[in-house]
Amino acid sequence: MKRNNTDRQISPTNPLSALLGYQLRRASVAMMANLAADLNDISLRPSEASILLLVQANPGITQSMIGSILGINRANMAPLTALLVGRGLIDRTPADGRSHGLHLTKAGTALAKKAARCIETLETRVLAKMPEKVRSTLVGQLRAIWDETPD
Amino acid sequence: MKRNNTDRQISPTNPLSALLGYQLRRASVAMMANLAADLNDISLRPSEASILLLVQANPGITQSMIGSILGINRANMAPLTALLVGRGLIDRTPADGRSHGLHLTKAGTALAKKAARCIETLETRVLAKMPEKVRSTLVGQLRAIWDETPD
DNA sequence: TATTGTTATACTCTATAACTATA
DNA sequence: TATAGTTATAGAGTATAACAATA
Repeated sequence: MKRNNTDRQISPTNPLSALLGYQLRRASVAMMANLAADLNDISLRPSEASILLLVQANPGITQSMIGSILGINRANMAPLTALLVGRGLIDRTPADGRSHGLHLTKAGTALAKKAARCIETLETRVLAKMPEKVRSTLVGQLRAIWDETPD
Repeated sequence: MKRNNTDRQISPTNPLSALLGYQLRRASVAMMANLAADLNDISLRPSEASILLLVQANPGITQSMIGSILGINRANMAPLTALLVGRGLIDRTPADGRSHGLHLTKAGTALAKKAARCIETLETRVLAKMPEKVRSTLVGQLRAIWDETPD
């Protein structure tokens, strides 16, 4: 098909930019990239930091329970947990013979505190970009998108 | 360390649930999973559908430009574009010897229309979960998180 | 029978480096 | 020198299936 050069785009338009799904994804990716970079300084990935914070808030919790809360499946929790145990950040105490209760070690507690500080700093920085009124309702609106039973 | 069973969690708490970054990620993942399932019926993945819509809105746009708009790098655009060309959804017309202008074929136009309908249906369904006032401002607030220069 | 944890495996997405052809 | 496109490759993240041990 013959084309002239009148359709060469100088300033392209993005038809996706008005879409909630698109903006959610871009915002999420951007924030995760920032978080990953910050957590990298303490040798943690976002998923590892999440697990530490969850164990800290729920001493004795099992791998499966963590997975079901965070949306990480059982098979993928195994190597993640093993790594954190291997680094001396969490330990396992037998619970019922087939499962273990997880607890933070002293080193794990210290690192969880640093991770929490990373996360809070980022949260504050991003939330500062929006007006107070939005700040207080945004998190709840996002939760409504994926979870009908808020906790 | 000796443990009793008083720390066995019956109803675990999630310390991440108040975090913007966490809720953004969960909402984004959930919405993308829904979109992927819907688009699967017309044999498109979200990235492929995005490219079709971008080419439709910007006839003659190049791969590199699409990549820079969508945040997909050059190397990964190559096989994506090749696949869509191979399926007869877009065609390339020489632009300047090293780049090609992309255009939707007739089949591509038809499929882009179906994809747009998938996306709009999902958007409507999700937006229905929130009050009118939030609906009108949410997208702009999300854009502010990752992009300082809205278009 | 169902659940917990594990291993193996595969698929997608993403990132970098190196190369060519052209500007 | 810089840019557009390509190829190869490596690293995450995620998904399923199958198995052992235990409930």
